[in-house]
Amino acid sequence: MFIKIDLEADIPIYEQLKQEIIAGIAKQALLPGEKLPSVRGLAADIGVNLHTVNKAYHQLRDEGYILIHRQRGVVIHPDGMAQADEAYMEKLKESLHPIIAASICRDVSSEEFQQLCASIYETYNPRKDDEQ
Amino acid sequence: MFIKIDLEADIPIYEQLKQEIIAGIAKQALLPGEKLPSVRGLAADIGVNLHTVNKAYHQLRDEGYILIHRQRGVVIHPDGMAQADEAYMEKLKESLHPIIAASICRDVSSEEFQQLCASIYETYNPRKDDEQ
Amino acid sequence: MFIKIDLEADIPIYEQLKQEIIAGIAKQALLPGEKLPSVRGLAADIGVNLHTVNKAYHQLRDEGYILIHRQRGVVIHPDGMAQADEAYMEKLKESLHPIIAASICRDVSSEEFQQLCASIYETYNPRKDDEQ
Amino acid sequence: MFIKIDLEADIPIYEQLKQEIIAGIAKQALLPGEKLPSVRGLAADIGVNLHTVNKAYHQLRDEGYILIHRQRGVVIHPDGMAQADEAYMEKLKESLHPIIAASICRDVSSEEFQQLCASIYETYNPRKDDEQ
DNA sequence: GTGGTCTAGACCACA
DNA sequence: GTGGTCTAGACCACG
Repeated sequence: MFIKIDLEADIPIYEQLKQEIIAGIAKQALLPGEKLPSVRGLAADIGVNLHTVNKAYHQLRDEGYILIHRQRGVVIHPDGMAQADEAYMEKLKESLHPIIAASICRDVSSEEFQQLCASIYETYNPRKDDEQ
Repeated sequence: MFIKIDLEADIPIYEQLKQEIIAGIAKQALLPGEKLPSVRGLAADIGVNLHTVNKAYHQLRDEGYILIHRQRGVVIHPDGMAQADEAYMEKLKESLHPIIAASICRDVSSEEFQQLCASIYETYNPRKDDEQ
Repeated sequence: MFIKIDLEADIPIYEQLKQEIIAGIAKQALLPGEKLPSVRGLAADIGVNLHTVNKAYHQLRDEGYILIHRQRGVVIHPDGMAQADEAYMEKLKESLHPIIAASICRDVSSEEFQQLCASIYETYNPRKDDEQ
Repeated sequence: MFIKIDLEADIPIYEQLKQEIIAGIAKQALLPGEKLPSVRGLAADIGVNLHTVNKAYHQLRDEGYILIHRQRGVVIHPDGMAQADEAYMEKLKESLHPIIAASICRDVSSEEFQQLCASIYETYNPRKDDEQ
């Protein structure tokens, strides 16, 4: 696993964990059905309390990213995520609004902004041959 | 002022306040040099604690959006904002990363995402000369 | 508050807490908008850890029973609950199935069962004049 | 046997097993005296641990649903179940209470609830002589 | 060995 | 003073 946590950041550890795992899924480093480390294992790995990992896992489960399986432990949701529904798009919009407003205040043009987004999208493109 | 606060949201009130003011600046409803309500006045208006408004104003000042004069009160920064520097772009990127990763997991394409951004940009376009 | 917890029961404390509060709402002992005790207050009251109360409150929030309000603390959801949707009815059915199957094995007739349900429904009828 | 286990559900597997067998008895797909698969056989069939099947069988025995003979293996209790006694009715009531309270909060009327129960009862009615 | 629950006690952000 | 986060350590249910 490639999980890196910044214990000093002002973003909660469990939130960072969630983001790292979501990023892993987005760039297909974590594939549907793949097993994630156990709560205790991951907690020990990154040096945090097991409750912190537990909270991240549970929220990921509630949001549909993973399954907590009785036998196989914690796995990436085998069916992939549900597609974006209206509720999600609304939430997305809500979260982009303040970011875009601040960018406008700093004279970031719509084109610059979109180009930035495009370049970030590229980051997650798994381009099957870029490892090795 | 058109400030609407959602006391039930899980975003801190001072943060919502900041976002509302930044949004006002972005859509040029608040122009450089324009006077903002006093801490006390605004706090009374929207029914929140003095400290909360104070915190929002001070952070806005620290980020260059407003000036706090002992006598003239609080005004939108008369020179406009500094343009986006590298540090800002970096921060922007950081904040977009998790949003985009989650969107990819839900099959939102780069094009859809950019179109959403464009439509939000439109929201802030004041071309209608609707104030004054 | 009329919350009674059985620390010996094999049903988790946080679950009992949830049920007690839901029962309170059902019998209108807790009205929309009404304030619930603080996490720490309630925990001290019933002699459990604050995390246990916290978990109950959060799940109740996620299920729409309560709001965790920045200023007013924890309150019963002021708009009342959403009505039962299809998903809820499905879940209801799922939970009744094993109960009814076991009852059939013990020769409890459909009529007896329904009468039992009716009598439980009565229990929650707030019959506005039965207190005082 | 028609036993279906959902390994991703949050109900323990042994509990699901019990429910499936009880449901089978209720709809008379399993008749008094009928032989059930051996612990090993069933465990292999549905791909779970021996202990899990064992636990389910032993609890079913303790509750009077089945008999476990050292030689003849596991059979549905040949005399049928004991009828519901007061203790059972009390337990039944206990288990219905939280379900009904939650339903009231969602505006499910007593009539709707009873109708749902009736329709579930129908599900278990074997009147179609479909076995044998 | 896995996750689920609970406790005790701490620090911080928010209002 | 409120809830939010985190830690450390414990016991239990499950498989």
